[in-house]
Order: sequence, then structure tokens, then C-alpha cells
Amino acid sequence: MKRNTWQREAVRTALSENENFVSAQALHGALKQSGSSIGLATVYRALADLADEGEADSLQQEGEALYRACTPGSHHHHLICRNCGLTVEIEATAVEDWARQVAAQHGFTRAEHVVDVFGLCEACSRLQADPSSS
Amino acid sequence: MKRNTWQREAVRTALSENENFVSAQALHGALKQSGSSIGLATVYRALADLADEGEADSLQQEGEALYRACTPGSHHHHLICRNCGLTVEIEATAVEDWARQVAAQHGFTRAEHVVDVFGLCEACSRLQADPSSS
DNA sequence: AATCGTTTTGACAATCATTCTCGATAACGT
DNA sequence: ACGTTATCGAGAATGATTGTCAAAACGATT
Ligand SMILES: [Zn+2]
Ligand SMILES: [Zn+2]
Ligand SMILES: [Zn+2]
Ligand SMILES: [Zn+2]
Repeated sequence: MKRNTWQREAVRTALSENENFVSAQALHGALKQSGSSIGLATVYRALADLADEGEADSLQQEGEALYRACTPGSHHHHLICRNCGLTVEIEATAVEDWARQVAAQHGFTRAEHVVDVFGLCEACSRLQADPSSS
Repeated sequence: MKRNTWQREAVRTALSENENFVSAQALHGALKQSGSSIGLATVYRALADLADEGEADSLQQEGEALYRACTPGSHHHHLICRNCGLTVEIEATAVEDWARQVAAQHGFTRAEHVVDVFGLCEACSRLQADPSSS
């Protein structure tokens, strides 16, 4: 059976304290900073578990996996700022339907999909337009 | 200025000989197999170039980058078989519009998106349903 | 509370894809 | 053909992730 360890709980907590997507390494760093003695491998394992239990969402950016505590049990996608990491959860029934349909039309089964939107959030867009105002 | 080397051409050719997405390593292996003396780093460089010149599409699967020679100049997405790699190019005007809109609604600029659909193609679906028929 | 079988941990090594280094090579404009 | 300079290739370096395995922690059960 699955056991409850303070390590798993620490990862869960640390994750939920971050509004945005974070890497395993970053999370481990933060935990160590705050005095925890948790191991890096444990953070990786805990995040992987959380992800396939549906308690966290994950995505790949620049070759590394990022995780985020997300609204549990709800399938959704993300709008992410390339500059500051600000993340917005977005629902999109239309996209879900489209994905299902296009798969079916080509005879595909067990369809899953990866849908992420990246951009510059409002604040970062302003900064880039007028860097002097920082 | 950019030069034309047989290495670049070899990668381009090898890529277009593959119907499906392939990794840099796999492509390098295939080239070596057929007698080429091209270096691995060169394959990586050539693929990266092809990708941002729009001659190839790329996606991340299981932590590695895969490339495919795609219909040039047309933005599209892919429906990919998780088992055999069969790939179908799909157009999705509705998704393009949706992505643009959802970004704009939240004040995001320079929106880009990652949209891929994975599943089991018709043949692989059959095999999985009745493995004895192989 | 002590015991016991099983799960989880963590330090470290190992793996694996990708990038970097840098001297050698080869394109291309002249 | 010449010189300039982008490109190449072999191997080292990097960086994220996973594997190893003895020690520690769980939790059910006395
Ligand atoms: Zn931002
Ligand atoms: Zn979806
Ligand atoms: Zn298939
Ligand atoms: Zn698109």
C-alpha cells in the first residue's frame, strides 16, 4: 500500500505554495533552503506520483519537466508566460471535442493530447515594449 | 552566410526518407549504417537548423526531441501513434483561432502553442485487442 | 509499546540526450 | 588558387533524470 511520509507531504505543500510551474530541482532547492533534509530523488519520485494521481499537472519546457499543483480532478490546459511563468488554467471543451474527433476520424483509439499556450502576459508585454519603465 | 554542405543535405534526405518522427540519435544511427561518416553533433545542429527554418517539425516525447520532414510553410499539428509512430498531419483552424483568442482574452501577446494528439492507430488498436493475430 | 514484513528514503553512481570545445576541414566570394 | 570563415567531428562536459542498495520509516499486528 502507499504510505504517508512527511517527505511526500512536504513536496505537496511546497508545490501548492508555488502559483506557477516549477522544476523538480527548483522545488528541491526551495525545500532545502527552508531547512528540509529531503533528498533530490525523493522529490522526483513524489512529483511523478502526484502527477499520475492527478494532483499535479506537468509539462515539458526546454527539455525539463515542470510541475504545478492544479485544480484536482479537472482536465484543463494552461496559458503560460514565457517570461515570468505566470500561469492561467484554461478550460476548452471545444478543444477536447476536436481532439477526440480528429483521432476517431483517422481510426485512432486511446487518444490523449498535449495542448499548451505560451505567450507574454500583460505585465511582461508592457515591460518589453518599454523596458525603461522597470 | 549559410553554407551548403553534404552533411546538411544528408540529414535533409535522411529525414525525408522517414515518414515518421525520428530522434537525432536514430537519424545519426541510420546515416552511419548507410556508410556516412557524419558526426552526431552535426546531425543535432542540422536538425535544429531545419526546424527553425521551417523545413522540419519537432516535438518532445519522453524527454527527447523528435523531428519530421513536414509540408513546408504550412502550420499544422500531428496525430501520432504511440505504438508504431505513424504520423498524420492535421489542420485545425478552429484550434488556431481558439489559441489566439484565449491568449488575447487574458492579455497575453506573442502567443504560440503546442498541440499534439497521441493515440493508437487503427492497425495498432487491432493488434492490442487481439495480440494472437500477429 | 515491541515486532515484523514491506515501502520509502537518500547519498551516490549511472544513464542518456544534448551541448560545448577547439583544432582541422571545406565553402564560397574574390 | 587564395584567404576568410562557417562548419565539422571527436570527445569532453553538462544537466536532468533514473537506478542502486543499505538504512530508516510505516503501519498492521501482537
Ligand atoms: Zn509574464
Ligand atoms: Zn484537453
Ligand atoms: Zn500504430
Ligand atoms: Zn496550430
